[in-house]
Amino acid sequence: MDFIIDATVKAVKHLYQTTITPAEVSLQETRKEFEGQVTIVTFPFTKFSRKSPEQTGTEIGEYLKNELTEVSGFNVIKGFLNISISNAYWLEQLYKVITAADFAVFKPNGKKVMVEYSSPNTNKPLHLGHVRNNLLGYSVAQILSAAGYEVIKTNLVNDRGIHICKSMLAWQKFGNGETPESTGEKGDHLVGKYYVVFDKEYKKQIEELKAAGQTEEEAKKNAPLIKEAQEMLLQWEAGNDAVIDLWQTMNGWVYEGFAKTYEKMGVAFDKYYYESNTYLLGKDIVDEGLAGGVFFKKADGSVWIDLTADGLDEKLVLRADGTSVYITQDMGTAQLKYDEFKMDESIYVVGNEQDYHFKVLFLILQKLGKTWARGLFHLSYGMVDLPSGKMKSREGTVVDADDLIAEMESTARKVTEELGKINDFSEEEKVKLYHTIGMGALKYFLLKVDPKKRLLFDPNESVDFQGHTGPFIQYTHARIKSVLSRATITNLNAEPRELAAGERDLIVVLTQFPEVINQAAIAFNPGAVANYIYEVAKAYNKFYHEHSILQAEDELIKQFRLQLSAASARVISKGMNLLGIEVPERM
RNA sequence: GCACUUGUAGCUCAAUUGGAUAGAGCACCUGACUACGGAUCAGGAGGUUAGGGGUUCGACUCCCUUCAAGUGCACCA
Repeated sequence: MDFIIDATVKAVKHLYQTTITPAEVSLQETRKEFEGQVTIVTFPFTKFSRKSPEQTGTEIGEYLKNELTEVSGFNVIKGFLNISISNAYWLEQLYKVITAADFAVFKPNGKKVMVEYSSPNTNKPLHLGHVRNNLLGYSVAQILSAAGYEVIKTNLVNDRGIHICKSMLAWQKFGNGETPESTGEKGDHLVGKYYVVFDKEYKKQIEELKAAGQTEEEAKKNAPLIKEAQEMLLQWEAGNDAVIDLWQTMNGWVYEGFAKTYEKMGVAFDKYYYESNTYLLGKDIVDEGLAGGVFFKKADGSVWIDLTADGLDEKLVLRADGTSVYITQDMGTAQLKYDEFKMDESIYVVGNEQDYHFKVLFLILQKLGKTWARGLFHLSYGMVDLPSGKMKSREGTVVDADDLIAEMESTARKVTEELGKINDFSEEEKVKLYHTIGMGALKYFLLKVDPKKRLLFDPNESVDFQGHTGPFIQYTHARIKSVLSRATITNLNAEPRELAAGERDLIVVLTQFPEVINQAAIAFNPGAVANYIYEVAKAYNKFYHEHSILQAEDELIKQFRLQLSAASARVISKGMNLLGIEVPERM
């Protein structure tokens, strides 16, 4: 629609002798209740025209109608100039743009972006919160890739630390040699079980010590289990063979389990980082900061940065004993990633409880003069809440990722069997379809919401399959495919004389796809894509009900509608792909 | 206490980044071609955009303030 904007700039110059920039022309979609497809807001021009908004709009409308063959008419309501674009223009859009092989395919923009997501701890299985993280990260990577970026998907695995030692210790003491093979339990779940066992036994000891007269605080410090776990961590750091062996075995179990869950979720990574390899990094950056005067040393030898001038606090970056803290490690990892990939941008998909941490991290790196720090971005997303409040692993109120996926599949099976449309499918095909539909429902449900908002998930109320949902969109796609399978497209440029409103509106929606991808990429927001595809599906279903395709009035119209249908199916399929959702041919 | 985020229909979410009478879905009510797939479509009802002030032609959107919810404020990660 740039040509409308350019012409409007000319109109203002011609009519009111004022030069404005294209950015000053506010163009929007015309609201459904009015005639036209695009609307120019003319209030701002009344300054130069010195006329009423209505008069200004009429004058510009007249100018556009005379100058542009594409403009077939206009109407003015208050400061809104609604412009009708000719059918010929929309048909041209359909045949020259939308059906072209390169529609919504962006040329490589020469920029490299890293998306870090998932980043699990290896002491427990993935839950609903991780699911949101994984789906967001994967979708954002897909969208950036579609927008022309070269994307590197990374996973920084938190595979070390006291929490890992807790699972290890509990297994050692209470595990009786259980393995995934011996129990048939998924490795991550088995290890998670012992993390819970640790917590239970630890609490028992605390109670005993309290009964013996210690305060809560003392008891927490003195309980034999926690001391053993701390000792185990020291041994791990010292490279004790037995501890390292156990650590590798148990982490191996967890990785096997994670791999299955990742596969079911349909996410993948180009590069894994492990904290066991990166936790010592960052010390040279501390030296660098000290030399440059960005950091300072306190009397006890600890190293700090003063961020009070930026409205933040003083922040410790190295302990007095010379060991790293969390942020030291993150500084080092950021440097490592940049050295390895030289990316222009780097997105961290991490929950909003770490907002402050990332604010500080990015600020420190900027103060250190790292030019690449400007490209760092924390994609912060809201917590997933249950109706009962926050998920708490200790209280058993977490929604487990594997359970959730299984439930979605079984709901999909139930709904599909009731409708009985795919009774000729083999069992294998059915299982695949149930997975596609179940995940479609779940992914769409989680991704349509603005990432920064918290999300409410009610496990008792199964995710809907009707209305504004993934399956609705998948159904629309399957239905189009069904129609297409009953006819052949023979005429690639069938131009009907008339264009019904429903047909034109569908074309208008389809033309917006590239811009939607662009906006979603800028905002790192899959929700924009999700809501858009829903608009496409709705517009298609409306068109479908209003017009017969296979029994069209004549062959020319039939060919046109087939083309329009095929184009809609492609946009739906590509758009859903950006969300990591598959669309079936039949369902 | 301080900082950040959020607050829109009974519920779950939108609103082209300052534009028109704030839109969808679910739930509720009323209808639809003996079918190209009814997991659909058309319609009805449902709102003081948490409250109050301000900025301007115009505010869900920006500023101030009050309230509510969440998160953070470790020499944990």
